[in-house]
Amino acid sequence: MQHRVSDSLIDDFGDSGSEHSGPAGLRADLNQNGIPDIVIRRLPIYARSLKYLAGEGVETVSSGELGMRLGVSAAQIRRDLSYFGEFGKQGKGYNVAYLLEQVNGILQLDHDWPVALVGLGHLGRALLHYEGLSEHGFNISALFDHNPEKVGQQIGDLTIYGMSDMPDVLSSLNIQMAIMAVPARGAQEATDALVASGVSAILNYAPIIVQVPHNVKIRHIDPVVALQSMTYYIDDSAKGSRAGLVRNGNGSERVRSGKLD
Amino acid sequence: MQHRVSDSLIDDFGDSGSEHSGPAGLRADLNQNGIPDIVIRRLPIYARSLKYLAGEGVETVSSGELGMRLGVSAAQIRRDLSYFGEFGKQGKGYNVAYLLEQVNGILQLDHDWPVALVGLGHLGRALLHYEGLSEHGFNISALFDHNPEKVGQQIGDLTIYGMSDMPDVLSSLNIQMAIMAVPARGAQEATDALVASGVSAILNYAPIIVQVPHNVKIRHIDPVVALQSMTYYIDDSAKGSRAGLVRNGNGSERVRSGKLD
DNA sequence: CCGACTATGTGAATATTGTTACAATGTAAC
DNA sequence: GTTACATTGTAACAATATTCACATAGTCGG
Repeated sequence: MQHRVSDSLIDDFGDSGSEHSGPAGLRADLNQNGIPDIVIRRLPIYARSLKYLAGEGVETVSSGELGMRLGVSAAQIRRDLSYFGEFGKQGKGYNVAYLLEQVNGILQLDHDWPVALVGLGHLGRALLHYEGLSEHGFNISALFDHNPEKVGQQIGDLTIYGMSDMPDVLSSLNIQMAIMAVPARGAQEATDALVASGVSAILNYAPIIVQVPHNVKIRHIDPVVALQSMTYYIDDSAKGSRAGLVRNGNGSERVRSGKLD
Repeated sequence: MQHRVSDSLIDDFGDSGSEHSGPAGLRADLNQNGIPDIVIRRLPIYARSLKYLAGEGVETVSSGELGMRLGVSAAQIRRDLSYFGEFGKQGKGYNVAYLLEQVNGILQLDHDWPVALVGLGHLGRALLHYEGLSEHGFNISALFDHNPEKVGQQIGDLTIYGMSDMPDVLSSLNIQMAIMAVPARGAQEATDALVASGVSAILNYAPIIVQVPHNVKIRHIDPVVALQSMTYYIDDSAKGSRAGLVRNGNGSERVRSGKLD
């Protein structure tokens, strides 16, 4: 059976115009004459694979090999990297450690980032205990909740603050990123509070599109939307005849897709 | 302060070629002469807004109004819908209830979907208790875990099965979708098992790109990648001067972006 | 140090996606 | 029913993104 690399790697509902940069927050809107956001969104994927390869002790990787693993064409990887410089060597490929360092540098991942977490319901608490964030340098350093009963509670060494404390807390801790795990109805309000407090990047788990100024980046994570965009493709006629037709003893033949998604 | 609608609504690392359809699983690869995946990925967002409007008692909406809410141009909405038919009325707009029904029909959201959940660690359990899924017709109906100690455990009215039970369980329950909440190192193996059991859509929470056959759709959810693709834009020079410059009493002026993301 | 490979970086070609602009059609107030 | 206005659906166009293909430059085994 043919395999391909997964769709929908990068979560994108496209990108905004992002033309005029606000007084602060985002790097001078590079989309002006800068790098396409679609390229930026692929870099973390490259970085992740490079990190893995580095851990495996691999010293060198070609665009072809990397592309194979990620479901991206070799040309696309080379093109993406070429926006930032020349990192490879003809005949050899890329030095894994060096390229990783460069990509991390481009993404400003060469230092940790303190992150605010807004909303401490089930999801917020699950995120708080997710080690993946801190392992990658994102440290949840401030907690906020709208609910007065939660405000003041202690979780680990963090205190839950009220929304009105946000400007002070965030500016004193120099927090520029936030994860928003609040219900849809509270999301715009929470967003406005975050923006007013100087946050310039928000990861939104609320199932709603919130409005932000041009100088603030936001990405959405929504499992329902992801599932709903896959049901379209499911062929119900396969129902009865499904059993037994897929079994695929060897997981070898793989096919890469044209894009990541 | 200017506002725009959020970037990164749709999570996309692009889409695969998806040329030749497998024997079953996905609807005849519509990307052949069919509808772009990017369009399909926007439909759930439209549906969500329509559902909200319907709940508010709104009867009619124009492409302009809908676009404003979602950060999509009016033309894009009209164009997207035009792939499927003509749903609006000149001079009036779209009937909310009717359009919602149509979009739900296109996405096959007019009936519930049983979903398998693989991996019952922290994340898996959090997903199991997330009401949003069932509210939207995605019912977690079978649990699987690799860990023999968990196999046999009961959660609510569901039993945790071992991976080897997957083909029988999924085919007897006619499950075609799965959510995968396993560690990166187990993700490819779990994917292969799901595929071998006839699943044709997978929502992957593992921080790794897994390989799937052409006739299986997969989307990835990864907060770390999402965060890492935003740090690029953060302007560190704003650090000192941040406090007090954003405060924005009114949340009115909003700007929509060119694309959803 | 040669010859056969290998793989980069990129201009040019292509493919995909999004926007503009407008004819067609309907609304709605009177 | 006539007039002024609103909004769709889409053809033509523009912008973006991806791939092709190749000159260039390095590798590597003898």
